[in-house]
Amino acid sequence: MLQAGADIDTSETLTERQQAVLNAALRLLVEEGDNVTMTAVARRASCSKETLYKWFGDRDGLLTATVQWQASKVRVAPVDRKSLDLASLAASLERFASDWLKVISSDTSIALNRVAVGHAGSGKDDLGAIVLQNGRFALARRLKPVLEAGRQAGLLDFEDAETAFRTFFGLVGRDVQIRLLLGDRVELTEATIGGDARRATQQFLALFGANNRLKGL
Amino acid sequence: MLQAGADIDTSETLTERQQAVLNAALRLLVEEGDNVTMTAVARRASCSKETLYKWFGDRDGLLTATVQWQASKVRVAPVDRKSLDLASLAASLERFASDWLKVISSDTSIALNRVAVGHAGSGKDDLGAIVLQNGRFALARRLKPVLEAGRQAGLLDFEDAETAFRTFFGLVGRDVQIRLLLGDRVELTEATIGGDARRATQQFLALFGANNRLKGL
DNA sequence: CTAGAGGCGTACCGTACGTTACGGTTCGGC
DNA sequence: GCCGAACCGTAACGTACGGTACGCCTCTAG
Repeated sequence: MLQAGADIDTSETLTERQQAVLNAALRLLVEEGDNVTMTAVARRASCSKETLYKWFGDRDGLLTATVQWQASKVRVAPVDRKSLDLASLAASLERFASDWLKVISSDTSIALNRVAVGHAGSGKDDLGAIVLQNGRFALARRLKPVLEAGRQAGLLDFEDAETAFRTFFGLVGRDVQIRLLLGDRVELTEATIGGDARRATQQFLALFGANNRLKGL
Repeated sequence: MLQAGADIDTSETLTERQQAVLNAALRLLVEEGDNVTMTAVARRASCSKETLYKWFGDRDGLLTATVQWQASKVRVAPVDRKSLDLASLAASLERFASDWLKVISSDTSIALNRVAVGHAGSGKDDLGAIVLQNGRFALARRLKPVLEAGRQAGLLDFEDAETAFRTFFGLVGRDVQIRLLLGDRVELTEATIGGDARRATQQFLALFGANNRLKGL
């Protein structure tokens, strides 16, 4: 399993200038992929390489800080306290699905996941763990309470919240993320995302909604 | 969309020795990730670098050949002609799910997807397209006839085979592939794979089986 | 038996890039 | 106005690695 605490909030310890540098590094990462050079970051951020090394140690440190910096920015608003009826539950789920699809199809997410996947092979840093914590696991942490509330209210029926979440995750994401990461051009307009979110939600409710005959899966 | 014909069969044009070299490169790729060096491949394969360059052009050529070589090996047996009852349809789907989970959780698949994802950013080669063609799209090509047959036999009900396939894909894969690619240790024993395959199949049948009330999704 | 092709091992070259060092500049505190 | 710290820009260093050249061996054809 992954190290806990990989998603500590770093926005406090970073000065304004450092955040600007990390934003520059992030933009460069999106444009160039993992072959960003320290020189390029320094030039883009209008800072010296010496400063980069003083602040972030080495290249891996800079990359890690950049990923954590972006991760700290996508901290999404917790779901509104549940009003416990089917319509609002469906709306919540749909919202989660839509937000999630928007995130994974964004340029920055794709770029970050690409470098994290690339680094996951040779375990020098923990970019994979960081991305996972702030992506898939953060989503689970935010969604599970909603699922549990739905169960409490008798709207959902499942054994294990984790399993239910993973099914929802699969219904929403399907092949989108891997195709995007592998460079396939998936057309994801606002409209298709909305449609996919609704479809995934309805399918999930069909599988896990209370009072239907689909039990024991 | 992706280039067609990215999955041409290369096993004819390769000599025994070349295949051995590619196998060595593949093993090294699994062990070391994308930072395999030409020297390392040459040493592992007991051949000279000059030979590598003569045969494969450059490093990208070697990588591409390696990925295609592995891809050509996983060409799976086409499904047996469908005997058109629900049990055999379910068995087929379960088999597909199980095979697919075994593939994506294998060391070689993870390694290959990692380098392909890494290379997808800076579009020098088409590793992403190759992996996609021999992975996700090959699966679709093999599974869709089964789905269509199920529909013909009145066992399945869906509008679009592509959409149905993608849902099945999501139900089977869920978060497994991205977690593995990002370095998470997902425990995937023979038993859990079997269970997941059965669960995914039942869920899919619940959503797309004929004669149930879940229409219009 | 010889010639030549194919291939192994290794040394070598050029370059890109991570990392370090250094001189010049800005700026807050005295 | 002066000092030191922080920082910018750039030059320099070391290394790793892609790519090439070359000497030697082996094996097959004639």
